[in-house]
Amino acid sequence: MGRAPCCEKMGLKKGPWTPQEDQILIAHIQKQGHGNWRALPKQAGLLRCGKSCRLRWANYLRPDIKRGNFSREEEETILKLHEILGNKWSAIAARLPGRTDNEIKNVWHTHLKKKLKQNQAAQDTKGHSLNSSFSTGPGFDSATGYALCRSPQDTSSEFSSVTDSSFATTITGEATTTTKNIKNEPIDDSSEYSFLEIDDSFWSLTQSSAEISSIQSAEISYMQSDMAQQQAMADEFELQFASSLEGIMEPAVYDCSSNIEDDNKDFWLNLFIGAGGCQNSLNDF
DNA sequence: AAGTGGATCAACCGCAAGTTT
DNA sequence: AAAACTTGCGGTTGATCCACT
Repeated sequence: MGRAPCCEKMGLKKGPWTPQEDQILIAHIQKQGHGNWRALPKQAGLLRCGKSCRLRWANYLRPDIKRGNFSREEEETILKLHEILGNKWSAIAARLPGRTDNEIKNVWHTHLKKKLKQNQAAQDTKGHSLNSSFSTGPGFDSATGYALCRSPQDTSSEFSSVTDSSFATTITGEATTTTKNIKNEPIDDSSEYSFLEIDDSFWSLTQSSAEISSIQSAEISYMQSDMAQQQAMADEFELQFASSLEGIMEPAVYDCSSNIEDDNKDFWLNLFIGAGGCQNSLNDF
């Protein structure tokens, strides 16, 4: 399949946008929306390709963009998420309201990479390794940053030679046999194993940025904790966020308090570390 | 004042995946 | 099923700024 050309090369402008062009683009999107980026420049009367318009809007003109320097908290969040997700800039941006993937990428390359190196050097001199067990242990794909979770149908010895359990239990050391989707049903997946993570839509479904921030922090802390800490944090998470998830998940799933069933506990542990979202998007509910 | 080099960031490019025809 | 098309992502570039000599 051939790639469509970005734009007709002749006559289209490149380089920095002028305030006039910005105004035209803003006015057009406010009036007509941006259903079709390719058609937009022609409709708006801009001598730009659609790709350039989309980028300008997404990274600069969108009204919900937060301007100014990154706060210390935002930088720390980026560092932690990058440790988990790698160069998944859009995924990181989805967890930082008002920030764009491009902006985060720039900040990473200009500030944070250096910061991280300095931290690593400092840690190394103390004889500590920054690699937490979850990111090096079995069940973790360091190339993608995703947890490897066995599908319920999978009984292959190949994978069990790596781990007999889901990613969650790779951390906790507990035994488990099933992986559940967001409805707490077994995943109907014939593939040998699945790459599982919380879908990005999860974050947009949660209304309050304070909640998002809390969940992010909890998620990160969880991944860096030992078994006992994880257990305590999972319990706390249930109490704190069950109400947020009401309407998104079925009661049987999130209402897992003191006498929680083992299966539900596994589900929560998986969800908690970002390994339980499965292929089923939360948007499907 | 002029030159230089590093830092910053907006914008471009190529690719892959998804969608439509 | 395959081609055509659209969108989004991540890597990279290049113009500009700024501190330093």
